[in-house]
Amino acid sequence: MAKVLVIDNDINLQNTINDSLCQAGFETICPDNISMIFNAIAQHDIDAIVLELSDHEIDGFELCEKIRNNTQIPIIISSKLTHITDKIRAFELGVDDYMTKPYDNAELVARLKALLRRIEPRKRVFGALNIDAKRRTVRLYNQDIELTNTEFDILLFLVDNRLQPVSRERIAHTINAIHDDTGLRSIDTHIRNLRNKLGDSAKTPKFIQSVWGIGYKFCL
Amino acid sequence: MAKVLVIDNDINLQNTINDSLCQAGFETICPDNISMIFNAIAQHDIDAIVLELSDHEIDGFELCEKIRNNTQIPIIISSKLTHITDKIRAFELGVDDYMTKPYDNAELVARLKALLRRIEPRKRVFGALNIDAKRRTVRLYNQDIELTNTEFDILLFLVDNRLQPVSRERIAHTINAIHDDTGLRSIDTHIRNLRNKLGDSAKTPKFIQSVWGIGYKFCL
DNA sequence: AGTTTTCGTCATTATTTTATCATAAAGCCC
DNA sequence: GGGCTTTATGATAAAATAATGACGAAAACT
Repeated sequence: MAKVLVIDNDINLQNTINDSLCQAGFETICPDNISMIFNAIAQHDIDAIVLELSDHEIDGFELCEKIRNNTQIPIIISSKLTHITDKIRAFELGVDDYMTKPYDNAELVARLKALLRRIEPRKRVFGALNIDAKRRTVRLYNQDIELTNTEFDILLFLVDNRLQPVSRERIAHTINAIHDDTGLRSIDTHIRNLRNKLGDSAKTPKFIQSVWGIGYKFCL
Repeated sequence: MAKVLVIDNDINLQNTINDSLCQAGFETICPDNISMIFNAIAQHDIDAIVLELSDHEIDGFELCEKIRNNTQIPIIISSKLTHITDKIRAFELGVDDYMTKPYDNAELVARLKALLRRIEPRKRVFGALNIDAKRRTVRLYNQDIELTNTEFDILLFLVDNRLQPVSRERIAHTINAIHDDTGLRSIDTHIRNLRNKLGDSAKTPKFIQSVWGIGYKFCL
């Protein structure tokens, strides 16, 4: 599911928002202080930001502008400022939505979903393993893993047939239209490389299990 | 400017919305009756829909669902129904935004703009790189960069599919309707020229990354 | 028509990825 | 356990792809 960065000065409110989002299936990241925001953005693969626009401490509008200058991540403002000029100002800074406090958290969730369905790519998540088919990226424990093309294709194929053993023939077929029977052993090599990169092992497999006499299966 | 379809039972309200949108530079289309809606959608190239959700006459939710079943055009709901369940229901039907009456028309305009720039942004900003799709200009560190037409098209295409690897075939297709398989290597040359002008390099890419076996991707 | 700019092709080199082979290890069946 | 088959693994060769430099054709501009 999508990762949401929640920024709110009010720790209580931050917690309730956090709870609502988690309950709705979002993964949340709540930086302790403002200075950590850009750290969080750089480290995690944030899908959306819920930003409280408070008029105290550092200026929310300024922060908003700063974020927008560096990234295109969708932003939903949560603010007690109800005046139309504040809203307009925020929208002009590049914000995507603006909610005035108090609001029902269910509405926040609904708006977040509406926003994300406009842009979110398809993702496959298995615990610490995170596969983005569109971007062709793989993350394990929040760290990018570089796969070659065929490695990625094989992994995706295994994942999409998870728990089912797939033969080398079928694997070969998905990665390379026509293929002689000879050379199926190269699949072994790809699996080996995949396992290495995923920190997996043949003996005690976490992700890819050998199925004797058949091929391999994704076991998560 | 964008074309907006305005649907409101209240003829007076429809007119004021209409005026506000026109004043903001939008082109509006106001069908006389509900039955004309799908005609209008089919005929014009609608960019967004402002839909009044009234509980009289034909059911607004149903209409909303019907529209969504036929198109992905952004929808902003304008409704006097303030209850959270109504909002949630609308969002679940695929609506993009929901405004409760009464509201300031300026806010409607702002939200409409925010929605449209999310779908089809005119300006793309990635740190020091600044692309204006309409004016076809590129600025890097506040300095204009002269790109050829195809260079610009390729850059824009990469940017609009940012983080996703795009094949040479697809790149060739966007810049040059029909193209044989032969000659895909010319894409390499354009990428090289682009990189040169952007101060980028193949080995340590800041903007355009080679994706082995596929093509290229914009990596920001 | 002449000049400049842009575009596509080719050949070469460098790099990455994929396949093969030999051998060791593990699994299955009797 | 013994014989057989299948995998795992390491090393290495082969193949595929990308980067780069140079050049000529095509188009745009003057």
